[in-house]
Amino acid sequence: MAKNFPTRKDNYSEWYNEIVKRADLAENSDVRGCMVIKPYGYAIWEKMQGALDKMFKDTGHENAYFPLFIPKSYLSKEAAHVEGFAKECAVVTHYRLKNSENGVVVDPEAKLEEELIVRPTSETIIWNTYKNWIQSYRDLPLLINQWANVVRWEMRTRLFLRTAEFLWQEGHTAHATKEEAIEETEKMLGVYSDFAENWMAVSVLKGKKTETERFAGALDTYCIEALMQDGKALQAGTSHFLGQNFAKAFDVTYATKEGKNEHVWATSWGVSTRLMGALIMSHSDDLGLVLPPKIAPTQVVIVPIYKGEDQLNEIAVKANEIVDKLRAKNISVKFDNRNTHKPGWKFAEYEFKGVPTRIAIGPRDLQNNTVEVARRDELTKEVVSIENIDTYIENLLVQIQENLLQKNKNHRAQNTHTVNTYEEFKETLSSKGGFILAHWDGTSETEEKIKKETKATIRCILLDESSAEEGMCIYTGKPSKRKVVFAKAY
RNA sequence: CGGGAUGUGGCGCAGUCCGGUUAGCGUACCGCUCUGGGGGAGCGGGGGUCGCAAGUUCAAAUCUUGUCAUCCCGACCA
Repeated sequence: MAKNFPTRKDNYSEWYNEIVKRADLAENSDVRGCMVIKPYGYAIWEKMQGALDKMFKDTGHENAYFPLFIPKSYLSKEAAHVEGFAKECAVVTHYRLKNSENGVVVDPEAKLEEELIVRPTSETIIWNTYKNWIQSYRDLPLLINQWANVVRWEMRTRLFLRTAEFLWQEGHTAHATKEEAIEETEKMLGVYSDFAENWMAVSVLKGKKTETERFAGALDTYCIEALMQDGKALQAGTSHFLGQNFAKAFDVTYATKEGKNEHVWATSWGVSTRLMGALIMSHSDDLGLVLPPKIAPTQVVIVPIYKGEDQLNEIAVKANEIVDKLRAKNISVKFDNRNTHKPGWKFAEYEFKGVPTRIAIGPRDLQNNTVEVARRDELTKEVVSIENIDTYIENLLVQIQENLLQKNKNHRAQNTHTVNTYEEFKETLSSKGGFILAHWDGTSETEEKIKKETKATIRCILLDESSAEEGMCIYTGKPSKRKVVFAKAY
């Protein structure tokens, strides 16, 4: 057991906070609700960005960058949109400071004619721009993504899961037809789902949001939902079919082949640094972070065990040979030859940080031409010959990646329950948690009542047709065409 | 915005009720020696406007008043 480290069972949220801090991922800043992402945490985010960015480009998207500030009047052009975000906007009212007896103060002379909103999302500024970019069907589809920070003035924040400022990507596309826009929305949901499974080793549900959970301004919001180890759901990504709402609000039209003017169809989709939270809570254990190899900044760490400088030098020769062999196979490896920390300290440290594999080399290994290989996911150790260490590690990393995904799938399967009555629903929710499949009559009123009484929300209506079957709503007894997924959520 | 709590070396805390030596402990930090296959040990060392302001007093971390900040629980949320 790790020193002074809370367990998941004893205090799940404290366990999460401690992992974030002690694995050096992020810390709270002096700015309320805002975090500092530390180098190790940022390196993981960069791995995610790299994989996602490639997937976006492979599906025909290009990156661009739009302003941080949005004129206040833009936000109010789409009614549902402004209503959704109005309560959590940071507003810039002045553009200058001046000195006074009490230090620097806002210069009242420097008031902005029109206030600027710090973007909570960029639909409005982007659609205002697209208006000028789109004239003809020849300009469509327009497939743009931007990597940016956004600000949503949250009351209660938690590192990575909910912060006032966060990093994300937002894709914004314009299409000639409704069908094409819906196809894009679904395609990008697929990209997110693939990324979650194949890179993060997190198995997700794909579904649609109910009307109440829908993005402000969207006709349909699609989502991927992951299940955390405490049985709570986490929305890990969203993809919206925006219909013609923004095209109409910003008057974005195109000339068809026939010469008619029509409004374009829109989508937007995003994932954020919240993925870091999903990653942490999916795989980590009571010894700290556990990272899937494909997302780990360092996949292998080599720790020397030695007495005196001579022995370290001898070990370093072997270690550097291994480093070269692994790098040749594109495996990221770090040889930690610092003399300022003991081997045992290093073992614990890299375990905290979730490095997937560790190689230890000591005097015994030098004699036998072996190394000790430890894997983080299963906490097992094995002595292996140094000869084919590169292929051994290469295979091991693949195994670890697969093992983590399999464990995550098992966890989700074991914590997904089907219920037929409201009593059963409440009982399952309080005793087991997890995803709960149940019939629902399709009304916001029922959804709201269940939420008030149990704190569980409808996470999504599954795209997968297996949940489509006639039944009765667990709350009202009214007819239902399909089961939906309920859970308590982050 | 409602309810509860807390501000004391970098971090975590004790001391406050009942005012009185040089403000203490753990950890982290610096140095030296021994160590080194799972968070090592000994010795030595540095670091504090006790959140801020005013007041009571011979004397305030401790009492009074004000003020600021943060955290937790509710309503809202990627």
